[in-house]
Amino acid sequence: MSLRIYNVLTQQKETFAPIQPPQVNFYLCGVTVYGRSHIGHLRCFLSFDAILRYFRYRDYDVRFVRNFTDIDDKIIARAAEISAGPEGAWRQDEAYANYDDAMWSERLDEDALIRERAAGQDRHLAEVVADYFIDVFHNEDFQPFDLVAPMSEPRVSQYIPQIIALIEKIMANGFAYESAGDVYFDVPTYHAKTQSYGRLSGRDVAQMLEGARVAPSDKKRSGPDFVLWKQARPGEPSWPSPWGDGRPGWHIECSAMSVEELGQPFDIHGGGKDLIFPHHENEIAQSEAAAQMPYCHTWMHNGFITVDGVKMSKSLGNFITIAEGLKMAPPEVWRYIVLSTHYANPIDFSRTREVQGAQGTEVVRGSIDIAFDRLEYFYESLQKAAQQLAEAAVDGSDAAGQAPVDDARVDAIKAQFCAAMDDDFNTARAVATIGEGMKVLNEFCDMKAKAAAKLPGGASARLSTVAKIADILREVLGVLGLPAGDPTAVLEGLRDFSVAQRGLDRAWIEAQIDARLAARDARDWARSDEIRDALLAAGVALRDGPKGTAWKVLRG
RNA sequence: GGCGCCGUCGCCAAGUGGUAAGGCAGAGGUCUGCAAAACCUUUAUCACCAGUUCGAAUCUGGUCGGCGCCUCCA
Repeated sequence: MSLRIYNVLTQQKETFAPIQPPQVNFYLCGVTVYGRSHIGHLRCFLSFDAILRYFRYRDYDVRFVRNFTDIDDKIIARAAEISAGPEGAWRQDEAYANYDDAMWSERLDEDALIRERAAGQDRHLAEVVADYFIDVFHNEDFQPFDLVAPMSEPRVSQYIPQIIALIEKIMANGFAYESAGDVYFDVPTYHAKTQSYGRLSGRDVAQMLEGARVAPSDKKRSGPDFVLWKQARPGEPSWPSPWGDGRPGWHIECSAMSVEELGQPFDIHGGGKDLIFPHHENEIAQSEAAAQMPYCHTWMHNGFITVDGVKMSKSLGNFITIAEGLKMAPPEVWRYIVLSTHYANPIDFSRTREVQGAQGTEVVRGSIDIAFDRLEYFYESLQKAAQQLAEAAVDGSDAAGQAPVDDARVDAIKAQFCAAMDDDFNTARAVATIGEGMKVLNEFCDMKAKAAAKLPGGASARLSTVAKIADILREVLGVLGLPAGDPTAVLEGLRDFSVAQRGLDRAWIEAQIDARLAARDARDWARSDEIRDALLAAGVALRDGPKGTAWKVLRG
């Protein structure tokens, strides 16, 4: 089976062929560090995380680079706002129209922390802002998610010499011009020579030129031209260059960092759909104009998270930060939600849509509850298998050496998982495959002794089959980045989360269960049911098993 | 206005030419002192219209509805 990937550049699925197998050079656009990340960023990184893990699983040598954009207008703007302080006029800005008290409080606390950190440092406040949010990215927002670590995480501020060299090269090739301290990429000239501008985003340069109106005061020669180097304005961070003090334009940094880290051309470039134009289109133009060779073979773009069908954005105030998201659900639940949809499709959280028959319930919660249930199902199944295997080893009827039952469904698990992932990383199908596998696992776990005795190989073949299925399932879960270790630990984690969320007390729950067990021993069914109903009312469901009583917190 | 995407069972979501994966919810059953666990069975012709084809949810044209990018954006 070969791996097929939808390439945005060619608008079709292509069989993936690395430039230098088994190496896969992969560049993912990271974040601009001017604020907290939201679940849209999370979606992007979790989607690509599963993709990277699958490459590794297929024995590719993945060289993964994810950058930080730490020089940018928004960072500078944020620094200016922090300097102006809480009383500044910036608070009347339209962008903050949707801020409520909680958001303001959080925002101003953050500003205070940054101001504190900046004190005594002889650096531009914008640099401190960037540093601060890089720390938050690593140590808070994404720390709980167990993302595959990049080989490197280049920052624009550390690549100024390479950026300047790249711009010089583009100018030397005649595709950029200086204009009053700025340097612009010359789109019409470039396109006239290469016919390649607009290939990624499906844009037509002639039309762009027609529609463009270049104001006389504009430093640009034509509308589609974009800035490679911006002249410094007073009070902004800047670096010396052949064109005077200034800073890089928005797109050039990714061109410089990706090629510096991965070489040109490299295999795959990823990012959000909103980056296709102009960011990625311009990256291609710059890099190819400089090196006169292809920039990147395959372009992959993830879909958005939308709320009520509309893209989350700061200006609409409809975004959910990762910090908020983690109050709603633990990391593996978010990962499950992300994996349940193909990476290129949108994930919609509508607040108004009907959910499970209950009008007005938020789908955010509905999605979380379903993901919770499925994860519990997965890990309860694995836990059951692990317990059976552990007990068998203890009582000496170990199945070691016994061949697992030859069941086509068992072999199908991994094959179907790989087929799904091979088909443009279809994690939704891959997750469905895992669900099917869990079904087969449960079937063998719950098999009656009489039925097990009839298996080819006898009763001990049942256990060896359980072991085999569980191994396969843990393996494929790990490929998606879902927990592959001790299932009990996962379940405890999920339960602790729910207990805390419901404001319950573990000790009380356990005491109730003990009391009920005593009643059951006395065959006092009425008392037993009374306790069970009381727990149920509190949101705790019980499940009696041969080894005692298990409990779980109900969702919703 | 330009470019592009989407519309699949009550809800979520796969499926890009061969006759609709999976999950949730619903119904029935096995098991169980009871139990919302587990397992089994069961529930759609794919927004609409017209074409291409032996055959289309899948291709073409059109209609309606939703969205994205074109300014910063994962």
